[in-house]
Amino acid sequence: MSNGAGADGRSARASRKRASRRRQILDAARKVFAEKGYHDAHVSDVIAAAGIARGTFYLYFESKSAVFLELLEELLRELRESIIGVDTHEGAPPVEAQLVGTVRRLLAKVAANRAMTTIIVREAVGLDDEVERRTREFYDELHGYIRQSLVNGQAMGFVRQMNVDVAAFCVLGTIKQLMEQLAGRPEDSPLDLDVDRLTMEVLDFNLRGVIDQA
Amino acid sequence: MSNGAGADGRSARASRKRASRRRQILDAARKVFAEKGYHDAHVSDVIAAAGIARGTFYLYFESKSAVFLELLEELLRELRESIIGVDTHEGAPPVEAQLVGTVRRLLAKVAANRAMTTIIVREAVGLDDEVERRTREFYDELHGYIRQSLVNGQAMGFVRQMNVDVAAFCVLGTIKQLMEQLAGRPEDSPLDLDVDRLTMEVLDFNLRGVIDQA
Amino acid sequence: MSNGAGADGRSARASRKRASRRRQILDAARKVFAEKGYHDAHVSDVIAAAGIARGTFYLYFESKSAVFLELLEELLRELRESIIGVDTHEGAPPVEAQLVGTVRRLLAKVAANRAMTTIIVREAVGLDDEVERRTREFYDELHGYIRQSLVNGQAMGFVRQMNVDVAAFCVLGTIKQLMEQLAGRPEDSPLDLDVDRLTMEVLDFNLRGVIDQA
Amino acid sequence: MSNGAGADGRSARASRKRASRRRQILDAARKVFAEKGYHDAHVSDVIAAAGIARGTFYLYFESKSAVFLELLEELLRELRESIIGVDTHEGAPPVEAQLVGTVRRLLAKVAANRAMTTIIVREAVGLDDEVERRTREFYDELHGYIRQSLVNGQAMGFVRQMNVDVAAFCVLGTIKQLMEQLAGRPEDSPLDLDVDRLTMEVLDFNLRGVIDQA
DNA sequence: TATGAATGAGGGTTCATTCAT
DNA sequence: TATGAATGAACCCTCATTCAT
Repeated sequence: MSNGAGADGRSARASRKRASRRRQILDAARKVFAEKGYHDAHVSDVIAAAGIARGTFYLYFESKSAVFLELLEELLRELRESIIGVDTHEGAPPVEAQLVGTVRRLLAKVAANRAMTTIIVREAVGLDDEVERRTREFYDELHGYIRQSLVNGQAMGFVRQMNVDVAAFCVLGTIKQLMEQLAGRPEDSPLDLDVDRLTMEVLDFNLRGVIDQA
Repeated sequence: MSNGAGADGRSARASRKRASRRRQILDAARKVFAEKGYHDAHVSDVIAAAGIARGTFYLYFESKSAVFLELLEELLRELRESIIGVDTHEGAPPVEAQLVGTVRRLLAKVAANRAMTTIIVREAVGLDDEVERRTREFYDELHGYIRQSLVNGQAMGFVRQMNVDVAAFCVLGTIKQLMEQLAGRPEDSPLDLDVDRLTMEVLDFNLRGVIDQA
Repeated sequence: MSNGAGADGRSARASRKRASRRRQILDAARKVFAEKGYHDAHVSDVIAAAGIARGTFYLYFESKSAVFLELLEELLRELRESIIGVDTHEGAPPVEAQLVGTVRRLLAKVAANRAMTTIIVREAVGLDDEVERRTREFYDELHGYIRQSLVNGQAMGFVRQMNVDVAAFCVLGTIKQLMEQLAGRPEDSPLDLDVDRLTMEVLDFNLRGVIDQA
Repeated sequence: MSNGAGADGRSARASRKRASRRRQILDAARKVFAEKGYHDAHVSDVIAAAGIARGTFYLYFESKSAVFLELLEELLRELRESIIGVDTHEGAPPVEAQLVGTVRRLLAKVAANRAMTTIIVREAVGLDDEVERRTREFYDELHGYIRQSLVNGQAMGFVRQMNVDVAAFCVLGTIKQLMEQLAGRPEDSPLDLDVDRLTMEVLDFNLRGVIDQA
């Protein structure tokens, strides 16, 4: 019993400890990556920030790019959660309100995760191949989501005739650009708006160029 | 005189040779940078691609980042040339036609310079400080140009009331995104349009969200 | 407590190991520098002599010139310790005996540190700026010490009238020359004397040209 | 005739031209070596100073160290000419006057060739092996000359009993040190004497420690 | 003879990763 | 698990020398 229970207790405790150690490293790494960018962030910086020894780092992560990949996936998971497909069933909230919600959630997440966003928005290439793949994947999804929304809109008569691929890229572009502005240091940007205001503006911009103008 | 002419001839020839060597290295470097990205592109790769010796490289360029900077400036110069402010004098071509011209020229330049564009669009951060500065400068100019066009449009009654800063970033975002699509390898993109078609679509997208809708 | 003691013990041991590694590298470097001179001594030679990896060297020293600077300072510290100002208080040992002591200590240190002495005596220029500065400083001090001794001697009536600056340089010259002879490989020098004998001879040479000859 | 005379004339003229080209390079090299020291003086500096092309340099000298060697030999030749053995025949000038002459000539040559002297006095080691050998040779000769003078002096009853090897090194040391002071930039030295004055002082210093004091 | 573009061996240094304790 | 000393491949750049013109 002491054996079994002890082992379980120990392993549960150990597992909790292990998880918190990982977090500690991930948080330190995020700070460092945000401040220096991927290439100028060295493992030395991360372990210094985390207050751990060099070897400990490799006990929890396979490599420098592995930590980065994990941070990236965390961010992408958060961003994905923000994106909710438009519900066109009867009784669902108005389409525009749903879009407002998605854009607002997305921009809010970005504003709350400036550090990492900076990197994926502006340094997504030239890193690890895997990192690049995942980032591309996310944007592809986002493009797909937008495109499908447009197609649905067309079916419902809201959206005018157009090349939906191009239009979807345009929408994607506006969102990425605002993500970049939000992620960058506020003092460097002429933009001085809260997320709500920004959401309205970008939606307005996109919709009035997209909906069928009677 | 024959002396002078001979000297001139020789130095002119030498100067031509020197210039063509520079070009050879620049072209090789562009290929390498495009293929591997800035950080994974090594001087060794460039000299291998150019078929020259290591020392020769440094005879023409001060450093790896110096070649890159030169390629960047070449590209930015080309792109800047595409951008022509709207002429609102009487007798000038219609505003929309002028915008079409600028966008078409810009996208055409991008299509003709895929390799480098990829890098400035997606890898603009974390490189050399100088490189980053120049790139940022260019986008700032572009944003300024767009913003001013919107303000002018408002004065002329074409453009609706809006936050012009946000709108300018949105327009910038659409252009950057299409630049990225054009720069990337065609087989990776769902986009299958020529520059003319693309120009019409992006302008349509942007204008109908920007002009005052009576 | 056992924890604290253990930690102390471990860090004390680690600290000792670290110190001994530094010594190992310093000793290897000294050998290499002595054999090849500063410019022909490469980091590769040092690590080969020390039996360590390339990176290990940079774990302990910032650069090639940093190791050299440390070796230089070690030597200069030793040499400085040899130099003790003459005590002219009543009851102090005879002046000549005190001078004998200083010269003997100095030459003994040189004889014990041939390798590095060779370098500072004969290669003091054209190395690192800092190295040059330190060496010059030391000789300036030595010159100042000698000069002051002469001035004191004049005040006490031992030393004849003369240009003390020139005389101090002459004394300095004799000492440097004998340092060079001692430092060089014995088989290359016609000098076959022990330090004691040399001390007597050089003092004799200098004094009889310096003291007031009634 | 035109052939023979022309060839002679041409070769004489060519030979003169060649010699003057060599001089031009040697003079430029001397300046550069003096200013930067051997290791920091690059062939690029020399050709820039001489106003010639890179290849031309190698048309006249085998290598960088070859120019240096030639400059060194020029200097040593000049210095050697200053050294005239003491004539002890009846009717010869007084011994002391002859020594005065040699020391004065030597120091005057040094003062006139500061640039190169600096290098051979302070950078004689760690250069080319050949350079080191020649320098050592010169000093050996000088030591031999001094030693022999002392032996002669002993035979004539002027010089006291002593270890002539050590004494000769001491004398050599005083001369080298004053050479160094003279060669260095005047503003860096506390010495403010002309060559004549310096000659008297150093001779005084050396003689009164060397001659038999009754 | 004169040129200067081209060469390439070799230098010092960095940093992600491993491993003995 | 935690440590941090050790590793070594790989990078950028220099510069004496060669060689085609």
